[in-house]
Amino acid sequence: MMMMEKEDLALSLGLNTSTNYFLPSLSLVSPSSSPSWPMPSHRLLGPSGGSISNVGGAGETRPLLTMIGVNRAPSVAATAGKVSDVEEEEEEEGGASSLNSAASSVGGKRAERHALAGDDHDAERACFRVVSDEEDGEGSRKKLRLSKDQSAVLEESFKKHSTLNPKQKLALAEQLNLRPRQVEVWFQNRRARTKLKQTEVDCEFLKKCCESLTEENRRLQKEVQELRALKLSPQLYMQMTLPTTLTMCPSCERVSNPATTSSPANPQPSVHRQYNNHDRQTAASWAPFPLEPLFLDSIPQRS
DNA sequence: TGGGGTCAATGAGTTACTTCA
DNA sequence: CGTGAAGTAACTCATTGACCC
Repeated sequence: MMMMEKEDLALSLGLNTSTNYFLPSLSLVSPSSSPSWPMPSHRLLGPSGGSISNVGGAGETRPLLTMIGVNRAPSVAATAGKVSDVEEEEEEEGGASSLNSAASSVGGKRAERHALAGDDHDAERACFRVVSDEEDGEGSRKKLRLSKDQSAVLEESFKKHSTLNPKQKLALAEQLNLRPRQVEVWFQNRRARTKLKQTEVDCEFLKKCCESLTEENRRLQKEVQELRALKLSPQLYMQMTLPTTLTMCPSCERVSNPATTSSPANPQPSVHRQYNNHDRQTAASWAPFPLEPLFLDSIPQRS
């Protein structure tokens, strides 16, 4: 499951970064895309301290969605002044609660799951942990693991839209036998993972940019030194065959050949500003040696 | 067995929007 | 009708804790 997810992510990120070098942030959220949805006005309390009941279908050959595990929120009483998401969603879901509660009682615990699933790791992962509140002491929250199938469906959905409107959320939750809150959390975490991955990619890219520019700077410094040495050496200076065809950039004192770099239609910039697109275009002609196309290509262009 | 990685879940903070006096 | 305060929903971000290797 993890590998598949990572590969998908890498693919999408690759496509993204190849076209938008300087648009590192994914515009995942489109606030206007969420239609208003009548929601209960009370607030929510997270199920901290509760356990999550799951049921597993390891090894069973039920249809996809029916073998997907059922997860319920713990029925832990609110300890803070807020009403829980769980309660809100149970209102939304109507009778799903009893269904899931019943389902959670038929699964196996970890050890039992091992016994049932044997060596089939996928099947094991598809199986949900089921630990009731009684057997699991208070205050510990049990780790829920979404099944492979659930993750796949969520991934597919995420590819289509990285945010969900309430209708989509409810539909997905119903389809996967999850609480809407769980679907919501999954999407939130998925967006966070995508962003993190994108940040890593951007960081790597900027590092390479920095290395390229450092290398360029080193070469230019060397070039300046050489030209200065040339200027200070009269003999060599006089021996030069192209003195009259060369001009010096007044700001950086770099030598250029006006025949190739300057024309009435394309005058040289009098001051070298930051390295920008214009400089990129003229860099090759200012350079005393041909710049490798590869190097020029490595300089990012802002679209 | 301890540690690191992963991931579902949580809480705090922010933003956009609605309602109401 | 315009406006500001209050409430709400949905989001991001940082973090927690369970689980796995």
